[in-house]
Amino acid sequence: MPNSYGSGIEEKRVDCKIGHLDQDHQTNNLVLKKANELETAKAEMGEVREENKRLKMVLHHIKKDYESLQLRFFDIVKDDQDLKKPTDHNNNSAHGVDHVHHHRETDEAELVSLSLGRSPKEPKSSINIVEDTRTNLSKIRDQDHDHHEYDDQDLIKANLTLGLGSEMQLTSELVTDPSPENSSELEVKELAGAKTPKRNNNNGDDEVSQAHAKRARVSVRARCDTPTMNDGCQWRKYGQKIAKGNPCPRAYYRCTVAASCPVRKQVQRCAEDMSILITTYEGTHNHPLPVTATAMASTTSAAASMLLSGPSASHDPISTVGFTPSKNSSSALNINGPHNNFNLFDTLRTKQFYSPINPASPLFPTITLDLTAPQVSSTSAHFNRSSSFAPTSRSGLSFGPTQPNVLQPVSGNGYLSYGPMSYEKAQSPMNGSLNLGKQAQEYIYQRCAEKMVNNNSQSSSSVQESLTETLTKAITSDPSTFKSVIAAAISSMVGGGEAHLGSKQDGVEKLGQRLTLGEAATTAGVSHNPLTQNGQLGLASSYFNRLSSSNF
DNA sequence: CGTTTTTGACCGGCGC
DNA sequence: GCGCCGGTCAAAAACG
Repeated sequence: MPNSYGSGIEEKRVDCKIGHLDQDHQTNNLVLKKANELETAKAEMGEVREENKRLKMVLHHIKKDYESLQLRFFDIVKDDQDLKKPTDHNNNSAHGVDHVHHHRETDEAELVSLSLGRSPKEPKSSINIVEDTRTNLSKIRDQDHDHHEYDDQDLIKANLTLGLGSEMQLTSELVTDPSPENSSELEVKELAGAKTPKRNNNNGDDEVSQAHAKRARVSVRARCDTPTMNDGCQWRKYGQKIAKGNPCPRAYYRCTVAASCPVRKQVQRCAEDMSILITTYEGTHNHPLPVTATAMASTTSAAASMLLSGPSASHDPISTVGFTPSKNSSSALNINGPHNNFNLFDTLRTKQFYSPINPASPLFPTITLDLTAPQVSSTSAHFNRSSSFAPTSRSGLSFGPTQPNVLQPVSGNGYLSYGPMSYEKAQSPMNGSLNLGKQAQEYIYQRCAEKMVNNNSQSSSSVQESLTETLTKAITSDPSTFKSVIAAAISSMVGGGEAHLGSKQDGVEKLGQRLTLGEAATTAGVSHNPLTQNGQLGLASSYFNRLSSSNF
């Protein structure tokens, strides 16, 4: 009995021990599990910290760029005002008071949104801008570095209002009639009635030019094997035609993301090089864009803005720029961008590019983004026409003349050129080209999506890096850097351009002017300067303005 | 069956 | 006025 009792106790003890062992085992497992979780959490926190650091760095860079931009802008405004004072009288006598006054007003309006990115509908004198700029700068300087980062961000946000929504508004303002009663319906009408230049004749040349300017098109040349390049948008084909001078049919698409979207595009292969696909965009999306479509939309929008901000000497206070186009005028603004940094420059030696075969109607101002460019200069060794895309793509941005018959299809080394300044009687066609580099847009804009879906780096398309993507990324991810570039351009126009200004040729406005940035700026042969020509900031400022007020 | 593409017809601008 | 041309429409076909 006792044995049995005792054995019973023993059993209980054993059971108890076993129970304890089990419990210990479980506890150990739990502890291990917790430890693992802790490790994971720690690792995650580390990653987050790293990312936070990176973001802080990026923010810091943005802030720095923003500061330099403000400083430059301040200088420009100051110089501009200095310039205006002595030239006022001359302008009045030469062109009439009203005209000058108009330009002055619109100029200042430009300056407002340019510098601070506030709504163009809130006009402010440039003097106030200077004050604001000073205030903001002093704010920045007075604050402790670590503490003012977020303030800077707010500041940047408040002053530059960057983002796509605004961009759409921007382009909408540019492309459509700014009158309050104007609606998207009207825009559709306008687009549908593309063949009505004659109706505008009744309203005079200005009206015509305005109408034309509103119908700016952005043409994208890219190497692409597929019938159309994937730009992220949904398109529906509604027609196809054989256009004269090109055996390849031209296809007509309209945006189907929204039923009422007026945006259309034409797709045609280049007659000279069938591997090149020319896509011409027209109109402004009146709906939110898919993420994958924003890149192209941003890029084309910027290009269109630049185009429209140039020669459109309309009375539209929003789109009017002080740049007065002249015959044979040209300028070049070259931007190179290794990776996502917009370290522009150097492509100065590149020649302006004008696509001799532009599918777009000559009636409308067209700017061409050339993504087919093989790399030519020594600094562009990363680019190989036939090879996969190097991430260190470079691009150029040049503003050039529009003498299609004169221009050589340099087949760009990747630069963006703006140029149609053949501006005769406001009815002359305006053509420009925006050469950003090379490669098929499809690869470019698919790349992001493919990165997410397919990380296989062997995939040919995923390997390819697009310059446009770079550009777009630069604009969208680091607008202030891009703006710094523009600011530098303006600086060179105001400063460097002034220095070279002596080369005005016999009143004939021979604008071999090239506006270049960075190292290139030093070698830029500026023979004429729109700024000094009109005492206005002109093209660059306008473009910059729009960039500033855009929500990239 | 709904959506997209194809394709010939149609329209308006422009030049002769 | 006529023909050419670019752009659009819309019915039919093709596609998923």
